[in-house]
Amino acid sequence: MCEVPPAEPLIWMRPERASRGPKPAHSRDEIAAAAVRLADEHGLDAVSMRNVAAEIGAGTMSLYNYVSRKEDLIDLMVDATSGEYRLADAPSGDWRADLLGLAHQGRALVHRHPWLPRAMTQRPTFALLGPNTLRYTEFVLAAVDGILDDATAMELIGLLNGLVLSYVQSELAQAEAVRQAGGSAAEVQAGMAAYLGSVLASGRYPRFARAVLAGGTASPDPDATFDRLVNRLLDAFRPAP
Amino acid sequence: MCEVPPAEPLIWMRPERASRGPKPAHSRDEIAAAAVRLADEHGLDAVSMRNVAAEIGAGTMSLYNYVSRKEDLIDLMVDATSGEYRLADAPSGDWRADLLGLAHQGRALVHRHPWLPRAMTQRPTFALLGPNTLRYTEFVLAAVDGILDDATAMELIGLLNGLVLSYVQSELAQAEAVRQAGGSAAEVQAGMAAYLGSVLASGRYPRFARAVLAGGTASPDPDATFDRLVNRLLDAFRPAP
DNA sequence: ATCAACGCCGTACGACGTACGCAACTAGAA
DNA sequence: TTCTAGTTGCGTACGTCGTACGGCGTTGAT
Repeated sequence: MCEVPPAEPLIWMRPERASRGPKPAHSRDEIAAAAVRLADEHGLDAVSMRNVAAEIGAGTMSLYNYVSRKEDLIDLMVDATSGEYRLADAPSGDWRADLLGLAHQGRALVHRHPWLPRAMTQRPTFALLGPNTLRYTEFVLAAVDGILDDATAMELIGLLNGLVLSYVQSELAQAEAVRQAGGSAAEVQAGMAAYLGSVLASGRYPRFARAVLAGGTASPDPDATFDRLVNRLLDAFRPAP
Repeated sequence: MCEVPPAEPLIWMRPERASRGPKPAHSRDEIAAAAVRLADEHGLDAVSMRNVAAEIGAGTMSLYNYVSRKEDLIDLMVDATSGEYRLADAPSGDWRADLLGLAHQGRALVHRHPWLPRAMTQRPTFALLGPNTLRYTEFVLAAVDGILDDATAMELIGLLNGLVLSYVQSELAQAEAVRQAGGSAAEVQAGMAAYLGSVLASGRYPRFARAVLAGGTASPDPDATFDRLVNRLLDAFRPAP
């Protein structure tokens, strides 16, 4: 009855090295770093088995000795970037300050690796259980220990990550929009203006028109706006009742 | 200096029908419905130009008379699902109730179309400016009119959507996890248990272990949890200061 | 009636993920 | 030390993808 794709184990469940046989010429870290480099420089679509293999100087099919599917590559990449978080040895005691700092780091991280939102939504959350992600999660849990119960803390982690991802994604979309509008063919600029203008002039969306014309889509101070949003979210989790 | 992919106009900037020539045999709505049907039944990866064309009974390359790139297809799909929101003629006057209701609808919507998170993160936000999305945005702006200024309202929309998407995504991931663990090969179950067990037993992540063992990843009442999260977010936007 | 613009689509090309099979090698068992 | 099973590395090949190109037949403004 239930037709199931034959059950794929995650990469974290397999040992990095086999007990028998010659030692591999590469490591997971090296492969992840190569894939991240490719994605940073040429976009996530450039991360193909062929390109990554070439990047580490191996044959295409040799990669399958390290990852059993391309999806494993994505898992490796996400965990590798999680390793860029600079975590103190222990939480400071001010949980709000700690979480705000992590949010700042997260924003910078996604700015450095703009492919992260796409990569993460491509994989189920339980596939992102690599060592670096676990270390990050553990730190957050430690930071709110005694203030929030575990279930609430896990919700907060999810929401905080979601906020960071969606905020930076809209930041990047805006940058992309102005880049298209300003830098290149005035054709696009004309089309955009025509469409947006017709939308605004149609009178069917007056409030949206007002918001756009008031610059609602381009925040004057992104840093302050981000801080305000994160603080609002943290407010919402303050254990008052 | 700036090497740019030659500036792609969005589908919303092109008229659906040309002024000259014979009338097309299909419509954007029909194509979007076919693509959504394919994604619902066989997953987002089944939405290929060939499959969609076959679904509407056309040759593959005929699709390019309606969309100039596959990405346009995604834009059509997302806007089509936005059309499933049931919006009252006017806001009720209770902005929190209205937004909570929209969040509920959104959750149901993503449950009906589990490919939506992937589809939406695949496209920049400004590409999702179709008529249905605009109608939704306009309704939210109307609901908070007089309570929040436009810029804050736009932030709230983004955050609310982000919350709905990430919450349902984690819900779906959990369902997937238990499906894998229970339904199919005990091999996966064994691997998962072994890895999670080794993680928990390693002692390096004590708080994460506690959260997992306490069932922190599987909420007992998803509906109530969702309501609580949305209300927390709305609390955070209450115009107190 | 004319003809440029447009709808339709068959063919073809390069890139993708990956199943399969073979050669070289290496570490534990004998 | 010798044997051998298990691993690593990789070339080839298949099916699928997005889509550039060009040739038709149809249409609507002139």
